Amino acid sequence: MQAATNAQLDPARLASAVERLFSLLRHGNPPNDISLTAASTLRRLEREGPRRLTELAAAEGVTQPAMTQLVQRLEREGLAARAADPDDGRVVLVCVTDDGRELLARRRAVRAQHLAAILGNLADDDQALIAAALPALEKLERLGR
Amino acid sequence: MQAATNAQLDPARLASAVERLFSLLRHGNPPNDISLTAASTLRRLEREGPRRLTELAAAEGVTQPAMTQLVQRLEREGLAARAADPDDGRVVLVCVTDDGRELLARRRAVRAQHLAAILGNLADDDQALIAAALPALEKLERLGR
DNA sequence: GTCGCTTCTATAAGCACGTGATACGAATAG
DNA sequence: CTATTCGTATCACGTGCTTATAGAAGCGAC
Repeated sequence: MQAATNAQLDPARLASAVERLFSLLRHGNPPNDISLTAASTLRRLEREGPRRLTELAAAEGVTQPAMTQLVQRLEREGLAARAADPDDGRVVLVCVTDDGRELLARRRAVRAQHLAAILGNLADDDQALIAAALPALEKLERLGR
Repeated sequence: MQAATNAQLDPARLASAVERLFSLLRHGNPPNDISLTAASTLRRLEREGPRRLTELAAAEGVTQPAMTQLVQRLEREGLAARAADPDDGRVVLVCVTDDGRELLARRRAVRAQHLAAILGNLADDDQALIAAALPALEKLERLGR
């Protein structure tokens, strides 16, 4: 038996912690926030550049009609834009607008500030433990894709 | 300056990690899962026992009509039940049923299994780092309430 | 008691957000 | 050119939230 590495990481406990921390972040959101899928899609467009509707739908785990409607709403609110693909007359290329980028930046700032306020009440050594685990959590996230 | 404890924990980075890990968990859910608020409400009822509608609405951060409707759906699906308060004829006491508890247990098992599968691909020392940070994350979660 | 105020829940109308089924033009294979 | 597939849009519908409002039950002043 390996004592140091076999650290008894309970998946259920981690899942519960992630779930509760997420709802903590979520309730700190501005009152009229965009939906989870809308935010995730905008983030993806910001990160990966213009993408087709079906591509976005598959990546976000929703149906194609759902993505069509989401993009319509995002377009109506000026957060995303559509362009025709010069090579294929069927496809619609979706991209994030400057307003969309600003919204994402503002959301991130609000969340970070909210979380920072809570972190301020956490002991320094606990913060250090979380900071030490953060790269591992990011690896975990990447493994899941 | 303290070198060891001042570990530069970036709130924005932690927020982003929590957000992405959550969506990882979420996409591993069964296809016809209950809503976030429904799950959170059932968990609360399981944890805290019977509660009034308005109390639940406030705790979950939704309006009272939303909670009324949510409880109606939960009741229709047999996951929650309503009882009159003998001391106050206005209030409705909501509680989770055995079916509701079973659903919660099943959800937890599915999530844990899903997360465990991903964790299996993570290096042991990274798992150990996360395990070491888990109590701190749980403290953080408690600070946010 | 009963009048008025507050508290707790329910209802109604409307929008956001998802689904499956289906329609339709553009691309493509034969 | 025709048939088929691909990418997107539309339709009908259900859920889950909102605000506004109704209505019943409790409670204090008188």
